Amino acid sequence: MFVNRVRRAGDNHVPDTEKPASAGKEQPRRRQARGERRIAQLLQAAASVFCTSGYSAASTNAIAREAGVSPGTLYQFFPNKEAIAIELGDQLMHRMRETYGEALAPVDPATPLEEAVAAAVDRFIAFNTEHPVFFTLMHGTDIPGRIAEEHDALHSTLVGRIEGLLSSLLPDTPQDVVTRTAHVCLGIYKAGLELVLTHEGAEREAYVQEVKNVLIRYLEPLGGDRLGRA
Amino acid sequence: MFVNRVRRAGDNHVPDTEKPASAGKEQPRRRQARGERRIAQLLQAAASVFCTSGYSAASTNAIAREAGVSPGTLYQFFPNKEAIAIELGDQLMHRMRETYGEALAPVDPATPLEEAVAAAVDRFIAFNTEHPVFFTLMHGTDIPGRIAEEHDALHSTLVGRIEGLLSSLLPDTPQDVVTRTAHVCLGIYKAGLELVLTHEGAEREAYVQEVKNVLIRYLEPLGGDRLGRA
DNA sequence: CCAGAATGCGAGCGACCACTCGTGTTTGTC
DNA sequence: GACAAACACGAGTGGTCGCTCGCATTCTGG
Repeated sequence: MFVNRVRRAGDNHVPDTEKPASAGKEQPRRRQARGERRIAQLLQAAASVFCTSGYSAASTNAIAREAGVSPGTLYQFFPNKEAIAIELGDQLMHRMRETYGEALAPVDPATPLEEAVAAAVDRFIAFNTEHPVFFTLMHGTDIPGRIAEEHDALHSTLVGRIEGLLSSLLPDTPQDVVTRTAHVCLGIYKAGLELVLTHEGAEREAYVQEVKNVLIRYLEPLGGDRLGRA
Repeated sequence: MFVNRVRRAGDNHVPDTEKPASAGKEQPRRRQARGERRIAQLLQAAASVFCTSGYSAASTNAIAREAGVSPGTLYQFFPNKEAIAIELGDQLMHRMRETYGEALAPVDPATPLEEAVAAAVDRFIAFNTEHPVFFTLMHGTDIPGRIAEEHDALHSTLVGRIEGLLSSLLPDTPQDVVTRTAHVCLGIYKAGLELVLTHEGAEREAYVQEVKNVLIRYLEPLGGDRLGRA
């Protein structure tokens, strides 16, 4: 016989205005302000522990301890360990969408290649340095299937955006070449991100510049003279 | 009270001519042909299981089952799970040294950049497609410390080799720039390797070519006209 | 102020897994 | 053939970790 507990962890935002309609299952569970605070605490603690240990090596007890609560309290708000990573991933994905929306959306063919690349790289790297967990969750080989799906979805979205950007810069190019080029660009960025994150200060800045150089030099010869060479 | 078992797993090659000298601890344990065969079997099984599950998710029982032996038999030849990965890593490292010795050693400044890059990339990619475990062991975030050390050692060695190659091509370049460039090159290669391994056939070949393109276009502008432009 | 819900606790349960041990079988040696 | 050593087995052990349960405490609506 199962308990009817928890089951509602991904509910921050939409805090009020419960929907009492629909089929009679999964009844609300009103959340108090204290609970919302606990959830934020737990997610922050989880982020910290995931960063240092990786997902599967991180124990739920360690997360609870880091958050200063008991294991039981953790499971008051999350049905299982995976749900913590899911919620963390969802929140990051949400903020990510805000960021890369600005970073890649404006496919203005007037802007020169160097500026476009520099702006996109800067934004993405800023996001990853602000949220180190993101890198851990997206690059861990031991992550639960659901997060891997989110990663794949993000990856596909990014490739799609880059494809759009590329095909507006290189109009007469076969689709498969555009797709491949987009994948290569994203791969270059990921490799560069790793290098950037393992360095500090001036050295880090130098690597950021190198990533931009690699991308620009890779893309420049493709467009003939259509890519504004400033 | 400890058992005096096993403790000798990394001993293939040097099969005969035991050294009965030295301090009286760790007595030999002569290995029969059957045992050598089992070790090979187990390593192959471990490679297979590591590839599909990753290191920490792979259970020793699963490895034994894959090899068609009992868990006890596995521990007849390896003191623990980590030792299996170590031995596997050592063997791969050995073959790797043979490969990259040929791939990066000849720092002949006469060969044009494109050829040097193409040769190195081809060899390394061939090695990784022949030994998929290598990629798993070197990129897993959940690997034991000892393998991580081996990975770091290999990484440093490779960076050193690339530095040598670069500074012979770009003589009047500050050392820190050379080092950074070498790291970037290796990063590009690794990212490319991942792309290559996730594709098959003609698509794979196309990605191989792209990796070469990225490296060449990245390095070409650095050397002024010293880099032979064919 | 007082039910009832939400929150909080922490010992403990069950499952899994690396690893062991007692015992039986094969192989090499004299 | 006899003895020892290497090999093989697989049920079992200890420890870890995700997760639970009964109960105490705090909040909220009426």
